[in-house]
Amino acid sequence: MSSAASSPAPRRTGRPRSPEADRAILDATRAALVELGWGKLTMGDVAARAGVAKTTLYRRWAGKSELVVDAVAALFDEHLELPDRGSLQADVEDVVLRFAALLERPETKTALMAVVAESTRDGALRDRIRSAIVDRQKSLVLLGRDRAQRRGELPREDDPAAAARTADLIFDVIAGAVVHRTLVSAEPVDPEWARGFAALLIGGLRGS
Amino acid sequence: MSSAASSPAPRRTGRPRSPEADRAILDATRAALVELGWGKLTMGDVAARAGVAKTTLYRRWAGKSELVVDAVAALFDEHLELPDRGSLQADVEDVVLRFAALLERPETKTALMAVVAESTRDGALRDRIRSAIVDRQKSLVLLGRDRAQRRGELPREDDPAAAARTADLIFDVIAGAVVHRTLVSAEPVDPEWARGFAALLIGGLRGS
Amino acid sequence: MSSAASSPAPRRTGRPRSPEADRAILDATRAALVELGWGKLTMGDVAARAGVAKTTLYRRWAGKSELVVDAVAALFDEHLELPDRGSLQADVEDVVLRFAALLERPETKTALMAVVAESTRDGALRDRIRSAIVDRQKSLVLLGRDRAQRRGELPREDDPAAAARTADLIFDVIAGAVVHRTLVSAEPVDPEWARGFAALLIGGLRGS
Amino acid sequence: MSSAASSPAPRRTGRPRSPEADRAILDATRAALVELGWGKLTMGDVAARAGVAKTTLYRRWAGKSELVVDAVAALFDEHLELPDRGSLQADVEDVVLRFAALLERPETKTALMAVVAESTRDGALRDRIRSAIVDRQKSLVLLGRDRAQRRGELPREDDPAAAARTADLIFDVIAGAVVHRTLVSAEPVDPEWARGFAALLIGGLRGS
DNA sequence: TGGTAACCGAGACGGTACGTCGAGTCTTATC
DNA sequence: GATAAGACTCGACGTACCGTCTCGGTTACCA
Repeated sequence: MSSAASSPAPRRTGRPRSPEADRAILDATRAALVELGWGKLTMGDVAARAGVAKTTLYRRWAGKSELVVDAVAALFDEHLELPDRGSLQADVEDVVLRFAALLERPETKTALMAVVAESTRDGALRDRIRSAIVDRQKSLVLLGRDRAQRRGELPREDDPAAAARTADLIFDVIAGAVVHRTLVSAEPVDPEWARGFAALLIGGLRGS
Repeated sequence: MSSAASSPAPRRTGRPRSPEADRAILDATRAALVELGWGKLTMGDVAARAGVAKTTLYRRWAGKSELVVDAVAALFDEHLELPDRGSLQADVEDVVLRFAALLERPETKTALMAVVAESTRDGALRDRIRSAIVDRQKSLVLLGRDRAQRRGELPREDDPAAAARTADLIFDVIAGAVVHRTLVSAEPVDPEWARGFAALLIGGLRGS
Repeated sequence: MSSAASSPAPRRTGRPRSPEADRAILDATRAALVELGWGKLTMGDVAARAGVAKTTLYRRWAGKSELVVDAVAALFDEHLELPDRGSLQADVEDVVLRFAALLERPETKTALMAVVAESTRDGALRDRIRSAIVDRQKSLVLLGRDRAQRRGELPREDDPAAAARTADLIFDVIAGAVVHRTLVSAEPVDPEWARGFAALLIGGLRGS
Repeated sequence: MSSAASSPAPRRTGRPRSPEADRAILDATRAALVELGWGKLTMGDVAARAGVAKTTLYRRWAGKSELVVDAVAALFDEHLELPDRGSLQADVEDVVLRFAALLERPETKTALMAVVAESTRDGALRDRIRSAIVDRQKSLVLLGRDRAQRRGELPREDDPAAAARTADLIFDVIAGAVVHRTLVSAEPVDPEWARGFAALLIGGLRGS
């Protein structure tokens, strides 16, 4: 998501910004993440890889965190969708495997926790992460819940506040479990694990 | 956890390392984490706060990550215990609130994700985190499971491999959900949320 | 002599180096030499005095020795000239007193021997000293000899190789005696000493 | 010359200092000078080469300069003598070549100018250099003068003050010229150069 | 013969400076 | 006004030595 996306005052005078530069910078950022990881990625190196001056880079992004969030967000844009697998169990397994596939990429593995860590001291960054990444994931969970309700696998919740609370809980459980398994326990999220996790979650949703 | 823990050959020649320095450094590290956060914490600043030369610090820890892991681990040592609350539901709520209380401290909030992010590129660091922090948390989860089995709230699993798999799953779910709620969603883990989460989890364990 | 002197390809792209920084650094170096002497002069201190970042300093000079040679050379540039005093004896006395006046300055006294000592292990540094300092002094000696030959006080030497050998010898004798008197014996080079030395030298030149 | 040479209160109690350590340290110092030069010689390295603790080294010498002066002085002790060559010209040539041979050794070449440079800011060091090195050289010059006077090659000077002034001048000229030729001009002092220099000097002494 | 005082090795200690690197800004000339 | 190039300030890095200190242990003299 380019930071200049919905600029309210679309500048008219002077040389326009090169859209190729935007693409080249984000590509270079992802490449640098793969090769170097978050810790050794530097703005100067990204600029050099993109064949762009540092000025050009700083004109678009305020710093490393913002740049990396946008670079990673593009991956989530591309890869997150949730085809209807026909059952809640299958849908949950699917979303878990999709989350995990993204988290196990070297670009995201090294970057996500780092920007989240930065965001504990930076509210603007937290908002950017939320709108660029987290909300996109969450919408998949909501979609899955709606489908399950339509199929009759889950009851409808009338109180919208309670419904939101439950959705938040489910999302934290799904996303949290996948992240923890992948990055902290450093174990693979394979179909077997996904099956066990989905069974646990759905059992809990039905039983409660 | 001192980096030189249980060295098999406790050197006896030369001036011994000052244990006061160890303590002062870890205290200073926690103080710096609170004031500055992970990103702005510097080795030089920690050394200055501890009234210690930088070399003294580097003689014991290879870098910021290792130092911070040990500094944070001390908190987990102190605060992680699990009194018997009489029921599985109460025990789960308790462990969730205890994890959350630790994660909501400013020292840990800013530090944990950062070192986990670093550890994605550094196996030794990952091992250190696991043995200093993660395993300590996990033992609480195992303790709770054993109690529940003794109470008859949970069935005993005969196959040890399956038992271990289930324990890992439960641990990733609990720890992951708390971490995600606290650091990504940035919402408080209050008794109400803990109740809802525990109900979901226990329902899943019974139903599956 | 600026380190970038007469660069054959004067780069034209990018921000040009600040000539004010050059001046400020050399001034600061001389001031630091006076206050601290060679031994306690540090690159960081010079940079701070000059109001310049350390990197700016290292971009221009490879180290303390190179910097100090250039800083001292500027003094030799300014102060070395040799007006015609009318006789060989007067010219020799004059050049001796001029050398001595430079060597007795606190900047040069502490610096010259130190860089010469360094140069025993560093050919590039030796060349830099030679071209920036020694050759400038030598030209004065050559000038005095030519004048004396024109006046008829000294015979002309036809063999150019022999002439060069003699000039080298005379230069080593003059410069060496002044340096040794000033820095090793630590005695002042006053007009009386200069008179005695000039008489000895000229007697030797005539007699041989 | 050990720094503890003529201690007025020769301590009687306690373990005496190891004389082997003294020797090993001075040998190690000279070896380090040859290999590393003054600039890269470190106290720790000398101690390690000598197989001695740093404490042992600092118990005997206050610092690098003092240590190196003593280490180099030992060479001057060993090698400076002046056999009677039968004529003033031959004696001067001989002393010049002897000085030069010492100065061209790698130990002294790198060390002498450096300690002289240090001594410009340190009177105690200057005195140590003078008594350990310079006076030893000077005595050779005085010896040569006395012989020449006994042979009738030079007139006797009745005024002792004037005699001292002349001796000082000659010494600065001889030592200075050799040092300058060797270390600044970086040209060899060979027999031919010595002959030319001696002729110049003696001519001056006779003519004046 | 047993103290004791100064020695010795090893190596940790508080410091200071090093030379490098990266961040983010600024200044050129060019497009 | 955007751009490439590169110099700029600033601050932290991790290392190397400095000279001091604190250990356990040794070695000569003196009581």
